[in-house]
Amino acid sequence: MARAATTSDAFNAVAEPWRREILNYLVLREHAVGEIVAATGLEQPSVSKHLRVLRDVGLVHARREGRQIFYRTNAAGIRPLHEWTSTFEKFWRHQLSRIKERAEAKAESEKQ
Amino acid sequence: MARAATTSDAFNAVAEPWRREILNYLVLREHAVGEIVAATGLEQPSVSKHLRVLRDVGLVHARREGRQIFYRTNAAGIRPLHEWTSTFEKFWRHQLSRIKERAEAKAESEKQ
DNA sequence: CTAATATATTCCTATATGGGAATATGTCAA
DNA sequence: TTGACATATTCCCATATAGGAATATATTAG
Repeated sequence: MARAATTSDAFNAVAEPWRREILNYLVLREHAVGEIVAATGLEQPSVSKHLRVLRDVGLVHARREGRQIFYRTNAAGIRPLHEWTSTFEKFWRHQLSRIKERAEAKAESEKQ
Repeated sequence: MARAATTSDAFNAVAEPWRREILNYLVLREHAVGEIVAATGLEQPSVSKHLRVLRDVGLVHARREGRQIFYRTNAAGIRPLHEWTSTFEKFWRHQLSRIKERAEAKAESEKQ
């Protein structure tokens, strides 16, 4: 079997660095595809394809206005990722405090 | 060009559901490969391959003890993901509060 | 209707899987 | 050393890209 489709869920969709960049760009306010093309320097078809993936997993919303289509990030779609990573937060805090403790103990022992 | 390698960074590595499952399992305490195999129901070679990917991006640490190799999650490796998702938090909060406001306004207008 | 503008889709291709099967490597026990 | 146990790696293959080029679709201006 091959890797899971990028359209299968948000985790796969944001594995692509440009898609994260696009989400960052579209979270402050909506932008037309042409603006995204200009901002990223990617080819227009590439941008459209990335937007398609993001839309399929619900990470962006689209709105047509005349010839332009405006996209904006659907921040709520990022929430599952945030929540999953949050479950690890207490562990890295714990690791950091242990490292700090060791450093302090070392400094103390080297004092005299 | 093909998709980015799963070993290119943590974002790609955790795109695979079983790898997230394994990270969850290994965060509380270290486990030998055989235990991971039993816990997940995956084939041993599959588990080894997933562990290899996780190790290449620094998401797990390994320690050999006799014939067994114990793995544990390196929670700090999840931190970049957590921080990236955190930048969206205020936006989904904002979205939610707007939805709530609308709901309340609607309820108010339907009162009489 | 026709041309121009803005996006999306299709086609093609090199590449990176991820699972299964088979095999290799490393470590310990006798 | 030899065999058993625990893991890792290799090989094969179906699949899903992601980028580039070409083309299709949608909408507006004239």
